Parts: sequence; structure tokens; C-alpha cells
Amino acid sequence: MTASRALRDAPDVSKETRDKVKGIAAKIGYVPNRIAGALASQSVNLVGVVVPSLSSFVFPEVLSGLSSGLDESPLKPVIGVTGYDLDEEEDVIREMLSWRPSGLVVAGLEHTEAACALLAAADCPVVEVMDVDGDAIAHCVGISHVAAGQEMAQAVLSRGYRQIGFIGTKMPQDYRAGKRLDGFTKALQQAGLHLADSELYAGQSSMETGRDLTERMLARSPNIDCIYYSSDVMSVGGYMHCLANGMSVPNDLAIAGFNNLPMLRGLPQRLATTDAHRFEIGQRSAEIILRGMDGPRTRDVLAPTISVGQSL
Amino acid sequence: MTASRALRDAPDVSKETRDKVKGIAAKIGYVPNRIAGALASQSVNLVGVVVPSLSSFVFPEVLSGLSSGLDESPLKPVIGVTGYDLDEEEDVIREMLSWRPSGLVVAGLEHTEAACALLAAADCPVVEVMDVDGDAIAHCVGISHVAAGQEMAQAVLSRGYRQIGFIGTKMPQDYRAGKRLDGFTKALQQAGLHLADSELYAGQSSMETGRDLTERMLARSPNIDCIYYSSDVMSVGGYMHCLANGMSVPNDLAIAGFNNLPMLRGLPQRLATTDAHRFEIGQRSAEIILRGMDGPRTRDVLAPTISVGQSL
DNA sequence: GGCGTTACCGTTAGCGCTACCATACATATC
DNA sequence: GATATGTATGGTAGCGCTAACGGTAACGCC
Repeated sequence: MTASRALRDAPDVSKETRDKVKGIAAKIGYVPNRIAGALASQSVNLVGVVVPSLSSFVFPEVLSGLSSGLDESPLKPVIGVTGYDLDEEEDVIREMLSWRPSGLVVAGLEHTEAACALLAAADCPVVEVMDVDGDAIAHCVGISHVAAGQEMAQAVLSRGYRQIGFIGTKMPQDYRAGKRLDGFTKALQQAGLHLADSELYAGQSSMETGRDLTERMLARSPNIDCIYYSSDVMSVGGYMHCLANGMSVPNDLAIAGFNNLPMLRGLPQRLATTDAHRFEIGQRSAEIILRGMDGPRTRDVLAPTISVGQSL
Repeated sequence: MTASRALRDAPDVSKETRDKVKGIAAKIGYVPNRIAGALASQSVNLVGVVVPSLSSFVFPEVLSGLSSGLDESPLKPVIGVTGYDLDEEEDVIREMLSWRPSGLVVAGLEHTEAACALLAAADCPVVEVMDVDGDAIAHCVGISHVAAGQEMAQAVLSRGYRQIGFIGTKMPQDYRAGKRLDGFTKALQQAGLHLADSELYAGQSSMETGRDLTERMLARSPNIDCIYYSSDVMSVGGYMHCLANGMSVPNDLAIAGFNNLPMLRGLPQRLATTDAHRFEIGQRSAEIILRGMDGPRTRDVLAPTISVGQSL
């Protein structure tokens, strides 16, 4: 017991004893068994984070916000990746909860029925992040993607564009992109317009896909004057198509994306985008988890920040 | 015991009993406590992965390789991030090992003395990935970054460039970038040349940094005809500088990067780069870990694949 | 001397599972 | 009928720690 206390910096150990224990522990290369410790103390200083993808440039930033928010606490984030697959998500959530974490952060509001049951019954704070358009099971921090889509539509319309295309992910895959499209088209309809053309793709967003689909859409619908992309990665791809073909942005084609990714700041022109405040979402999730199980149920709606740049 | 066996799909349970147990478990929302399970069975089906950063575009791909390699096994990767800080790395390694994982993957060969001791004493397979230039403590899969730098220098020299600059991370931060620079300058020296100019920066690589440092270098050393960047993110930034200023690549400036990132495939021109086979590194690490503790010590040196593209 | 207080250290039990073995019963074999 | 074999189930101990509490010594106070 004294050794256990000494190594954990728990009170009731004299300085000499503590130093002696730590010295010997270092010498023999003792690494405490956290599994046994966690079982005995019924506490695991880990926070599960369940995200669809790490290569989409989007979630690492949520994660750094979360890490920074947990920095002063003993909690550490543990990441699980679902590949935008709800069944896989259910497995990852189950796996996470089976380790009895101190908190769980899940991206999005859409889950399988079983996953919802797991989240509802979890005996740790659960935060659903990124999205607030829908019914949250637990705490919830994010932006309205419907609102983000509407706002961008208004920015596009106010600048006089009328032949508007959309390029984005196929919908069952990325619910949030779908909500942005819903908001966007709704706003167009209110102005008596509808989408002139659209391209939906499955799989990873990439600059290459953005460039290729832009080319295809413009070949099919040459009078398109503005394209809304479901992601900045895609919109940068579209921009590259313009650069490669001597098209002037926004004169020949106006461009708008989403996410306000760091890569936008390296381009010759600033492209229109919407910042979803990913870092802050992570930070606020950390705060909610640190409050523990007692706090009131939170629904934290951040306002997306549009930035029209020089491409509209 | 029967219930435990039923839930784990262990043998020696009749089908009726198994169904009954699973049914009741689902109904009451039972989630097995993996902590207790792991303690009792002395086995944890997790593989720790320690990487410097997730937003550098580089490690997510190693991770997908690893995941794909572990797919058929019960093992799952758990990610830890160090922020390119060796002391933080030591903490993360200690934390990982305290959970008694089935394997540990660590990026790079440079660690604190204590971390080296931990890795050497770990009772699970340990794989040091990405880099083979140096002394590995355990298994090791990667490319020689010195060789990658040399090879790119030869490609640059063979095309007649003589005023060559380098833009990259400050060295204590990213050892592998430093090794590429070493190989690069060594090859230049063998041709009787040395770097005409260089810019080193601290912090994250980004297109913006690449663009700004390129501008600064060209302002200072206008006769530079080729720049080698420590990363594709940076070289794309340099390319953006050229596009924004009407400079022709490679006529006005030749450009070479490293990593063969997906983003390169979206650009108007293909930039010179070197593929470090990140996905394959992940896959091979998975194989090594699946072999367990008995297999022979591996040193798996992959050949970096240079691609000169249209920018040299 | 009796009592309380503080500082430190040790004993015991138990966290929730699973490895291992014992048991019970059915079926097969000679 | 005795013995072996297979299938399903249950009992017991223990994984390596820590919470809770018990003990001991030293000191102070009235």
C-alpha cells in the first residue's frame, strides 16, 4: 500500500519513503498495471472520441480543442475511427464504453438504434459534437449545418449568381454535408431558384475529386456561374481546375466551400467558406465532460462564421 | 461462467443457452467490463500507436495501413499524439504500456533515454516506424530518409539546377526531415555544390508557411532556380506562390517536396515528390505485431519511390 | 496518566471478470 | 453393466491493484 501511494503521489507517505519507492521502481523498470488500478479504483482517466475519419482534415482540429480543454485534468483522449459507417460506429461506441471511460465524445447525431441505447444508458457524460440539427441523446455542441447552408446560399444569391451547382458527398455517408445541402437548396427555393446541377460522389473528399467533378459539371452545364462544395478540400480542387484552365475566379466561376481549413490560407485567392469552430467545439466538449454526470444537459449552439473571401 | 462464455462466443455453450444469455444481455443493456476481463485474462486486444501529429496529413495513412493489417484480427489500434515532443512521447509510451497492449507502434527512432528503456523492457512487440537511419530498439519498418534526400538531390542535379534552396522544419523537431536534408546536402557536396539558401521554421507545416517562406527566400536570393521542401504541404505552398506571381514551374522555379500526399494529385501540375510508402509501413507493422513476441527481430527497409512529376 | 492529534504504514477485502477444474448427464463402445 | 467419450454447466480462485480502515509511534495538552 505504501508503494502504491508513493507512486501515485497520494498523501500519507514520507518524502524519504516516496523517493526510495520511486527510485527502486525506476531502477527495476516497474510500469504500474493500469488495468488492475482502474478495476480497483473504478475510475479510468480516459475520454473516448468517436470520429468518422482522421484524414478529412476536420476532426484533428476538434481533437486538439478537446486535448487543450483536458490539459489541466488527468483525463486523456482516446480516438476511435468509424469510416462514416454507422454499424462500425456502434461497435466502436460499445468497445469504448466497455472500458468505462470518464466521458465519450461522438461526432454527429445519427446513430443506429442500438448505439442510441448505449449512449443513453452510459454512466459517463456523453457529448454529441459538430451538429445540432436533430435530436441529441446527450449533451450536444456544434453548429446548425442547415443554417450554414442557408447563409452561404444568401451570400451567393446576394452577389447575383443564378446558375448554381452543388458538388458533395453522397448523402447517407455524411449527414452534415446533406444538411448543408438542404439548407442551401431551401434558401434557393425561397428565392424562386433551384440547383442548376449537382454532382454527388462516394468516398473520400480530395482535391482531385473536386477538380474532376468541377470539370465534368462545367462540361455538362457550361452556363454554371457558381458552385457550392461540401468541403474546402473539394472547393480547392475546383479552384485548381480554374487555375489550370485560365478561368478567372469569381468572374468565370464563383466558388464556395465549407470548414475554413488551414489550406485555404495558402492559396493565391481567399475562397469563400464557413468556419464551423471545430477547435472550440472540442474545448467545450472537454468542459462538459469535466463537469461530470451531475451538470445539466447542455445544448450548445455555436454560430457558423461565413467568410466570403475573394471567390464570390 | 456460462454467461461469460456465451457472450464471448467461447465454445462449450449450447445454442439455446447462448441465445438466451445474449437476449437478456441486450434487453438489460449489459456492457461487459473489459477492464475486469483484461485483468482476468491477461490480454488486451489493443495496439498502441504513438505519432507526433494527426494534422500533418502523414500519419493517418500509416494508421489506415495498420488498421487494414489488423482487420482480420481482434486487435484494434489506439492512438496517442505527442506533438513532436520527446518528453511527451515518453509519457504517452508509459501510459500506453501501463495498459498492457498487445503491441506498440512508435514513429521514429529518436526517444528519451527513459523511453528507450521502456520500449526495450516492454513485454509486447514494439515497432519503430517511418525511419531506418539509426539504431532501432525493437522491430523497425520504414525508409531511409537520408537516401530519399540523396535521391532527390541527384534528380535535381541531373536536370541542371545549381542554385538550390531548402525550406523545412527546424531540426530538433522533425528528425526525419533533418535526415533528408543531410542526405540532400551530402549529395550536393559530392557534386561540389552546397545549398544556396535555406529557411527553417518551427511549428506546423502548412501551405501558407510554404508560400511565405518561398517568397522570402526568392526575395533574398533571386537567382535560386530550385527549392527542396521538407514536405509536400510546403512545396504546394511554394507552388501557390508561383501561380500567384505568374512564375512558370519549373522554368522560373523548380520544386520538389516529400511524402506524395494525395493533395498533389489535385494540382494543375504534378510536383516532384518522394513516396514514403506510409500505408505499407502501417500494414507491415500490423503483420509484425500479429506475429507476437516469438518472431525474429525485423528490420524492414522499404525503398522510397521518387516521382519527378512536371516540376523539375 | 489519560486523552486527543498527527503522520505514517500495513492489513483486508474486493473491483468484475476468466482460467481451470469439477460435475452432471447423455451417448457410444466393448 | 462397466468404461470411455463428449457436451454443457457451475464452483473456485485469482488477475494486480486501491478504498477503507486499523494500527503504531511520537508528541502535546490538561
